[in-house]
Amino acid sequence: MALKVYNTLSKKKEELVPAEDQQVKMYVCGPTTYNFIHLGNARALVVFDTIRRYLEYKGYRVTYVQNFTDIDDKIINRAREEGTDPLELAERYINEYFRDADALRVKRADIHPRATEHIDDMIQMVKVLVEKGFAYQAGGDVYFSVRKFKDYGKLSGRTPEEMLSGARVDVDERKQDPLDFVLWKAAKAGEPFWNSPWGPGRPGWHLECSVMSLKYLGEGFDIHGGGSDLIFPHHENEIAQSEAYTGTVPFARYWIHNGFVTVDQEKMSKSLGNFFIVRDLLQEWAPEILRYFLLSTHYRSPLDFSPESLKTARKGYNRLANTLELLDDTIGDREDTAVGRLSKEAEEFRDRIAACVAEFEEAMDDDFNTALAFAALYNMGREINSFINDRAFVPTPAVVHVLVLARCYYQKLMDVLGLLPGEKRELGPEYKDMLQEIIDSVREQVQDLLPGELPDDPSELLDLLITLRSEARGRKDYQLADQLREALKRIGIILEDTPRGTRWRLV
RNA sequence: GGGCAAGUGGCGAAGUGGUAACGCAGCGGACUGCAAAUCCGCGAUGCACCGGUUCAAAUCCGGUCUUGCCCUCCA
Repeated sequence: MALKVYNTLSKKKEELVPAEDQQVKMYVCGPTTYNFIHLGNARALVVFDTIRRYLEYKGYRVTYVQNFTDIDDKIINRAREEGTDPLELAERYINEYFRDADALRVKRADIHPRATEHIDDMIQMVKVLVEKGFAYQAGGDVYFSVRKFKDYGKLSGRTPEEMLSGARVDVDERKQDPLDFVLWKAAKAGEPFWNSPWGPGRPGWHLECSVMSLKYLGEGFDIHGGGSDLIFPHHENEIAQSEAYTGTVPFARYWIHNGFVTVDQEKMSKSLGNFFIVRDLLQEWAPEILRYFLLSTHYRSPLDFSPESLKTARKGYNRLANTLELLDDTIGDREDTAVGRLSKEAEEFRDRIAACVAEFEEAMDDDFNTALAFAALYNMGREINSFINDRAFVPTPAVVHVLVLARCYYQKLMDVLGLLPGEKRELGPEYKDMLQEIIDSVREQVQDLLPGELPDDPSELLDLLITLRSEARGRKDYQLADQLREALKRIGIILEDTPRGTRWRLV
């Protein structure tokens, strides 16, 4: 099945054909590290992480590079406010970045290059651009001459004339043309600097991505990604300076851009101040839920954030995760191999599972349509739930074998979206006292059923409670049974009675 | 002013030529002592509006309205 991706460069969906067979090289613009990431930043991370996961699922070997902009005006300003060293500040927020990204199950890139570690390479590129006549020095600055690059505007779909008509470009007398952008910036007093042929200074923002992507992925690499606010000027400028430098067209073959997270239909951004910090959201919401939310809409569409939307996401996600639990509860540790004949029902079930997998892949093949992929997962979950909960269900070895296969598929697909539940939450020791209290509260009614001494282990305590309640239900003492269920619910343990016994789970 | 998207049931969201996935909420039913979970069924006669093309349009074309984004640091 052919994988199609929307290429900003051509404004069309195109079949993804990597330069090298079975190998995809991708570069994604990473954060400027001057504070914590917000949900908008997280969207880009999760979207491109999911793209990467799906490519790997399809059997591609993916080389994934994501940079850190660890020197720039915002970092310098922030450091000045805090009275700290800019490079230390950047280092600190790189670490904070990893805490959030790891929590969100964003796989680490193969290479996380930093701008400050590639200053020499950047100086080298500027030198060549000056030699080739694409750049000029003005004081201690060096600018790229946009008019010299005839393809300028091909990514953003605008001509230099159109850009000028908006007249919001800053006028700087050192520039020969208002559209020119800075490659090398002279240092002002007190700013961090590196020595260069043009005097002490630091690189312009666009330069690092060109240098580092070319260095680690080579000319004409496959995918370059980022948020759509990077199309202009960042990526446009990257293309200009890179293609001018190497003479190779294209600099990158597929350009992929994600849409924004909005709040009340307005773009979430640091400058507007309407942003939600990932670190804060993780206090209240499981990372899977944030991921589910971020992937519930196609990556190019706007995604409106509200606490209510996360509640909906949680419900939807719980349903998907519940199927996984049902599978685990049903299969347990059994690893039955295919022995015995399958019933017609089981055969049909197996075929329908396969159809759902195909449905999922078809969705993802169509420009990573995660919203449609979710539909496939829900259909698959429904098949599994129905099959197991059917009255006629009998877990023969052959049937369990089919379920093991179904679980394998289901887990794989959930994992592509990064939605596999984290470590199943265990009953920690903190539950011991609470569980013992519940037992004590009904001690009189169940005295003869209790062992001489209560166990210390919380799960043994819970098992005991469930046994006591089953006993009560057997006696039709529903008042006691409900009392126990309510008490457990208050400490966050949900009981569910099924034909095959009582299940419990943590809220 | 220029460039680019989008407008689908109560809400979210797929669908780009053959008559509307999926999720949340709601209603009815099954199961259950009850609950939860799960399953089944119901719900847009219509896809911003007006024209047009076509045997056939949410889907193509033209126009109108509305919203958002980019043109400035920004995922």
